[in-house]
Amino acid sequence: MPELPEVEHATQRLARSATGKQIVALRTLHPAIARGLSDGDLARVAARTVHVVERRGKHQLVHLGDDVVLVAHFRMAGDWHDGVVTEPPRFARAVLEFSDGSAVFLVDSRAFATLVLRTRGDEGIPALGVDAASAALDGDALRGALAKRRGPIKPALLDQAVIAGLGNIYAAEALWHAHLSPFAAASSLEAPQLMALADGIRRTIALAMDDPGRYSRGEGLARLAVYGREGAPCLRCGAPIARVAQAGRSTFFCAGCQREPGG
DNA sequence: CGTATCCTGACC
DNA sequence: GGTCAGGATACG
Repeated sequence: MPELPEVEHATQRLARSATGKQIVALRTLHPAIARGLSDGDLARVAARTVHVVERRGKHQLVHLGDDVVLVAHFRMAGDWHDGVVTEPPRFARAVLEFSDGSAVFLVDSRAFATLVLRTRGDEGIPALGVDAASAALDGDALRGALAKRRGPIKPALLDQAVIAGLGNIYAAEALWHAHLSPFAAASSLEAPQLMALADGIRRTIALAMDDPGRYSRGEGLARLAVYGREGAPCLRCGAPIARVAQAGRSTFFCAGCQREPGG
């Protein structure tokens, strides 16, 4: 399940399960996923070999040779499950069947995930900002990415053209780590806040990378600082965690210790 | 910027 | 039965 750390873990698992294997067939198991793949696409995948699996933001590229690329996006609830063709797991929406009898399923309870066949260099992925897991993400990179951005910082962090890989949970977590209000004007942040935010994003991503169960399940959410903790005491200052809507999404934050610059 | 939308589940 | 959900896009 899917923000950058979860997608990265899933990409690594797919790479381990699929790299070097010959594909017998790619099959769709749900109309929503079938919409992105024509019969010609499915035929073009058959008999190919999985060369390299790569993550780009929250997108995953499965390179199949001859510049053929299978592009996957999990959206809200997608994941890869290893298995055998004859026993599809619950919520299986597509399956890559390999010549050795193994299989990898795209599972997705919401059926929002996408799978399309593209050409290398024309993957159909919109422009992405600096990767949230990149060492290049520092205060300067954030300043450049946010300079022309109007409005509050929290929705800006969800824009993949600003930073690639953050989602609603870790954007809130990163702002908490940075002691920064989700309402702070994105373009108004100065060097200290930008550095704190870059550091908060790095720390949030690193924590999640080391703790794959963090994102989902009640137990995992219990390890988050603000997301899902409305009314509970802030782990830092004890003030109750608040919840508001921004750009149609829930934002959890601590009004006690997450400040606006100058505030 | 905000809202609706894709589809299906979990939870109240 | 209603509400809400980790994403992303189209549109007003």
